[in-house]
Amino acid sequence: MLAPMPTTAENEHERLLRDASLRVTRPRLAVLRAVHSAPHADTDTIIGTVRADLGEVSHQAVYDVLRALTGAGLVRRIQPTGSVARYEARVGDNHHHVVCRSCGTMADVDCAVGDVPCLTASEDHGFVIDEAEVVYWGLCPECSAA
Amino acid sequence: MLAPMPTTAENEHERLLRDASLRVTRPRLAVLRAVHSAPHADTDTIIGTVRADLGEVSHQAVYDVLRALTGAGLVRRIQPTGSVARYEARVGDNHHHVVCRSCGTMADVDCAVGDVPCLTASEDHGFVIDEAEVVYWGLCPECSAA
DNA sequence: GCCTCACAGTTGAATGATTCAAGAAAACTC
DNA sequence: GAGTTTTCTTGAATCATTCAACTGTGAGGC
Repeated sequence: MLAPMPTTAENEHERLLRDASLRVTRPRLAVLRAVHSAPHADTDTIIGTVRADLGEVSHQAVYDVLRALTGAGLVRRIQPTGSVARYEARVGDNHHHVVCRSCGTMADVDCAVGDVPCLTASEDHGFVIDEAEVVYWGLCPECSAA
Repeated sequence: MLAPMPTTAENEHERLLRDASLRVTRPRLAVLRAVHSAPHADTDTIIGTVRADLGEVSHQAVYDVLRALTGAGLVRRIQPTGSVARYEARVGDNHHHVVCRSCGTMADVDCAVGDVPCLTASEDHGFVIDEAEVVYWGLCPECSAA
């Protein structure tokens, strides 16, 4: 019996893993799918999605995979104050986030300055800066209406 | 026997508390002193400082005080990804932080844009934004030398 | 100055995200 | 296909933070 033909996205995910020198495993592919399909999901949600997809998978495996993918730069970890860790697959474009103070909803915001910059602090105290992370805080449309 | 003459800072702290409708207590004054004297200290460090100052004080009291002071806007809570909560007394001037990826050291950075702005996201998705939090990530002088 | 009582602090246990550790299973290499 | 290394499973531990119930005290009114 032939294996089902992988989808284009599946091949793409597999390639991403191989390019990062990471072994291609079912849990890793499932986590990539989950993060791509639901940006800004927290670990618990991702665990749920992966289990709906593959059946039982240990939470430890998901934690390990997320750490490996984050280390390889395939996903980005976000953790606004007061929130648990969340992950997104949109990487490398220096975008930022708006977070609702009331319900925690997040949305992407392109960098107002451009794709690379934001790196110029007014006084860097001798630090070698490689990233500027911006979080806009406020209320989402629903919460500000209420 | 006369009570020792309070210092100017002490009077100032007392006034801050009263203005915020918070009762003036020894733990609260000690926490204010601690946060003023060591900016960016984490809760555990603050507990240590407060105890060195007053003798035994419950950690719960310090947590409660920090929450009350944060709620009143007398201190600001900072929590960069991967760090425990830290507190600082410099509030209301919209300044930002540089954090060392290696040792976690933090330094203040004045807002490059000015005192108020930073609030203009390129596309706000309908969010009502009231704060822009910027964290610059990099290496401090010591760690980048090594 | 003393009373009162709501607000603060103490004590001790619970929570929950994340991590550690040791053994079993699966991927890649040859 | 066998060997080696990485990854996954299982189960327990960590640790910052919070909850809850009781006791103590600051601040306004008598």
